[in-house]
Amino acid sequence: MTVTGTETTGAGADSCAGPPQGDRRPDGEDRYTISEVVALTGLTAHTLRWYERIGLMPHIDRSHTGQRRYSNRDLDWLALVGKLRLTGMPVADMVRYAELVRSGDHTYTERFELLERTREDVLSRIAELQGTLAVLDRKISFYADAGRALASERTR
Amino acid sequence: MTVTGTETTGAGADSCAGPPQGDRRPDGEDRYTISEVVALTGLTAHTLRWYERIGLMPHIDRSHTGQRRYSNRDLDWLALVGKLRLTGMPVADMVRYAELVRSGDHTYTERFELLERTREDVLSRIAELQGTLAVLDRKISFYADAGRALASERTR
DNA sequence: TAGAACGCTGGAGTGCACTCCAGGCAAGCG
DNA sequence: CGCTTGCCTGGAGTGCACTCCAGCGTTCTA
Repeated sequence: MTVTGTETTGAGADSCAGPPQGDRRPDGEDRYTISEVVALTGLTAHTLRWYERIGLMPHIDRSHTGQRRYSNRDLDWLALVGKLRLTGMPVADMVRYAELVRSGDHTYTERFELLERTREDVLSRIAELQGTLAVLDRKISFYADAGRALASERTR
Repeated sequence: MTVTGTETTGAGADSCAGPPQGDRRPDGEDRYTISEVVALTGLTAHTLRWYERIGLMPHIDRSHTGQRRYSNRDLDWLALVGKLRLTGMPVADMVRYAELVRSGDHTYTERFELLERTREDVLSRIAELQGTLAVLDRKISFYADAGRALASERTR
């Protein structure tokens, strides 16, 4: 089974969250400290450690003194998590997804379904927002008209 | 200053949140109990009372025994609040807007600006969601391909 | 080799947006 | 007349997603 370049099988099958952003180092030298990841992702160190505690991250590699060393793959995962967070997906659901990824290839179907559901959610959120936008535009043009009317009243 | 039919001046200038939804009664007989409003809006009675406490609602009319009686105008306002809530606008900002509405016509400019900012927020949320959608679609098609590959592997 | 800077942990605290509770009126019904 | 139903209040509680703290070890720089 050969599908794409980086996305083959196993735990690595879930790292394609978009173009590589920020100042990444090439694979092999990718052992970022927590503060580097903070700079790269915008998350706080607290949040990164918390994500790990709740099982939203795979187990992060450690230095010989026990400090976290994040890899490019970890950054990819964080980028995906960031995207999913934007959709409003609850953290618990992301943890569920993370568990599926950890469990191996036989969870592909379930992951697929979870992502499909999320996709539907996103579509309806977009529709909602566009409905709201229509309301806002209506009110905004009302206030714009009112402002013009007030102005012409003053110059009259 | 004459702008539109219902949207003229004063406290009533902020009730245009879309088509009239649900089983409204005509103006004049619009004295809904809290449970009717619950049915009409999907909010809980707790939330409705809480909205009032924090100043997100105008003062609601009461029956002779002190029970709330909501008007069509109140429902309009709730519909707008619902829309704004969908945008992710914090409740505190909605309270601010409600205060502006209560303060009278001289706050038109400020209301306009607030709505404009909200509009921009909504636009960027939509853009964010569309970015996320792209990522989801990429991953979904990956899993779809993987599923097909696994299937053909089994039948091979 | 001192001191600042960075990182670690478990657990407690925060802010938001509700959500619920206890105790008590008031109206309608058999 | 009692009972159920609906609504009232102030205040306490909940769930989520962080966010911070105390107390300690390690690493880097002067």
